[in-house]
Amino acid sequence: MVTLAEVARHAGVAASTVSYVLSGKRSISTGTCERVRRSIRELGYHPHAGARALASSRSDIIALMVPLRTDMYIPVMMEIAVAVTTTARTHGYDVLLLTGEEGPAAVRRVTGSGLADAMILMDVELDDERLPLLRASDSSAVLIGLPADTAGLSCVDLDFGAAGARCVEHLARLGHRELAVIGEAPTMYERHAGFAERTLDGVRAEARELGVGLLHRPCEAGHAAVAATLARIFDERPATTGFVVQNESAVEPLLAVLRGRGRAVPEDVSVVAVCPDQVALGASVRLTSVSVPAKEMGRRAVERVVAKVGGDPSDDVTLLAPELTVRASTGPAPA
Amino acid sequence: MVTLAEVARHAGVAASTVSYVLSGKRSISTGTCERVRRSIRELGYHPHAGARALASSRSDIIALMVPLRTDMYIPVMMEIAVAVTTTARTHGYDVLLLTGEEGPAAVRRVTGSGLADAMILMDVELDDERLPLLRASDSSAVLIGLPADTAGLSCVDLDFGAAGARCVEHLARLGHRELAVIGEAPTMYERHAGFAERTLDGVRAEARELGVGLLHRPCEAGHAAVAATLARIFDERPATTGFVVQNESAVEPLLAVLRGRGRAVPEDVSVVAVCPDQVALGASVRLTSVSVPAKEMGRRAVERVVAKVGGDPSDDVTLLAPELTVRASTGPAPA
DNA sequence: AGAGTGCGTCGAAGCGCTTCGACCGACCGC
DNA sequence: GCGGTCGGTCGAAGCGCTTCGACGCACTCT
Repeated sequence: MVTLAEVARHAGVAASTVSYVLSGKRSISTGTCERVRRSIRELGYHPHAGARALASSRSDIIALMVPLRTDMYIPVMMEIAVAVTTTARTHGYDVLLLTGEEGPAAVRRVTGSGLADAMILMDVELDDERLPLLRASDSSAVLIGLPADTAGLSCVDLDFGAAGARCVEHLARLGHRELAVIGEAPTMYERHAGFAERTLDGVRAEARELGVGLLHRPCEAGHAAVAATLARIFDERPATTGFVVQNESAVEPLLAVLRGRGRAVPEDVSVVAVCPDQVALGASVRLTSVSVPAKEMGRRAVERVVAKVGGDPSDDVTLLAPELTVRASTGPAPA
Repeated sequence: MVTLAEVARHAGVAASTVSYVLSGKRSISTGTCERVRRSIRELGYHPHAGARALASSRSDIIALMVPLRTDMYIPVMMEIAVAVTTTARTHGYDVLLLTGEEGPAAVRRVTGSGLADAMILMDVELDDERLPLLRASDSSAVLIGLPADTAGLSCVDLDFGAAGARCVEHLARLGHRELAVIGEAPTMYERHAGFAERTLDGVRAEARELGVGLLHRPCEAGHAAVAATLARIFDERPATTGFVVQNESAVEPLLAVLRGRGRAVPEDVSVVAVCPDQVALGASVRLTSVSVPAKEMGRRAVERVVAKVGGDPSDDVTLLAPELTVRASTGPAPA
């Protein structure tokens, strides 16, 4: 392994000089700088991460805690994780992957050991048990998601409430008077995953506001579950013509089941979903949707967390405005 | 921050003794051991990761390089990543997440800086540009996937060739004489992603062996692409009654399109896929499938890599045997 | 001309941990 | 009862880096 000292000897300068060339924390003459850089290149020098962390008390690592549940829509998680990783790299950070499994213990371990300079937490529940720890420790953290109490925390998320409202508004404008929400799996609500409830709240408020009927039914993933849910909905409210799909993995089954029941989309019924664009575009009917801006969320989270590590102490909640894109799955309500 | 020295003082022993209690590398009397452990607990001590890495030349971190392309089926990647992370934790390792974006530079950076003790690479291409580096460096690495030349490398993968063969065998046994493969996206083959070609090779060899007709068509994700591909297949070979689906995201669209064309599954045509069980079970027809054992692959990769860090120098290729589960999407060929 | 001011560089002191050799009793066998 | 052995503990020497204070030099200002 090549060390700083070897580079210094090779370049004929002191070790500290090499360090300053690398960090730029003191001015170095262009001549010396050149010489040092050449030595670094020729020797193939890479600073030792541990030594650097020890001396500077910074690891240049951000910990990312992802859920390991399977009842969530995985691609969104993956997309966020990748966005976090690539954005972090552009800021000189690497990303340590943690699963939710360890829970609060992981938070303690990582902050306690100086393994990471900061944390980004995904899949935050309304009353998440990791939050007290984050508030107590002075380590930087950003949540992707929105807990019940955001005091002392920084959060980034899609404004799911507004997203739900936009869906209802869009359908209502098209003349639909009876709407149904194909919801998340029941476990999702039980866990108090904030986004599910917030979407629903937005949907309900807007429906009340606009005076349209609304039925909400939680729904597991899979064709069979969707078929059963849909049957119940049409039993209770035969006049339903507009659907808001909250559970991304229910999208394609829903379209299939509707087709099977002889309901044409968008002629007989309209469907609007809260889902990633990829899902909306890949569906058998190109879906009108509010997209979940996974990349943007990952990027924002990293930028916030980097700012915090850099000394910005502010806590804030960044709610991304939803964007509804009209595609082929929504149309005027049948007469 | 609590340090080793403080723990030592609190427990009334030397710092080295605390270290030995923690590592177990020398025997310590039970009395001392107890006292030290209590001090650790009371003070809330966590060893500083950087200092530990510096002194021991081990970071207890495994780097995991995931692809950041979008033409692959993401859930499998995520599942592997999560399995790697949780398995790594049981061995005392954390996982550093790298995206393929940086390519070989990331390999150099990580091995050069001692950031990680070992690497696990996913999405390995047949002639991957990172391989020479891995062979050259003496750092431990395990590939998930199979490059063209495995000399000097450790690999873990599903035996996709055998998987393809199993699919064909299953269909042929049921009497199907004309089969079609709904393949991966064309870019996948262009990139020489090994698994796509290996599956195909297995399929072709078995079809030849058993004397059944075979047509292979690459296929993008999405309903429209699948519909077009299927149309071409039935044009060329109207007698086709068996489908092997290689591209997981084509599963549901395929079923929908077949339904749309009035072909019942499994009465008229049979469908067998190489996909995760989750997909097979969630589909509108429960699919006969060869499962992609993502968890198992992640677990094996970690175990290999941990063995290598522990000094086991052997290189080997672990090919997991495919398992075909018969479900509701395959049946006897129509008469 | 002498004091003051930067700039560029150096040396040394750690950062918190692991690990090696040494030391000290206690206990063994003969 | 004495050398030998061994379990248990300690002290010190780093690991490779950052960072602080100091130093020397070439300037500028008065």
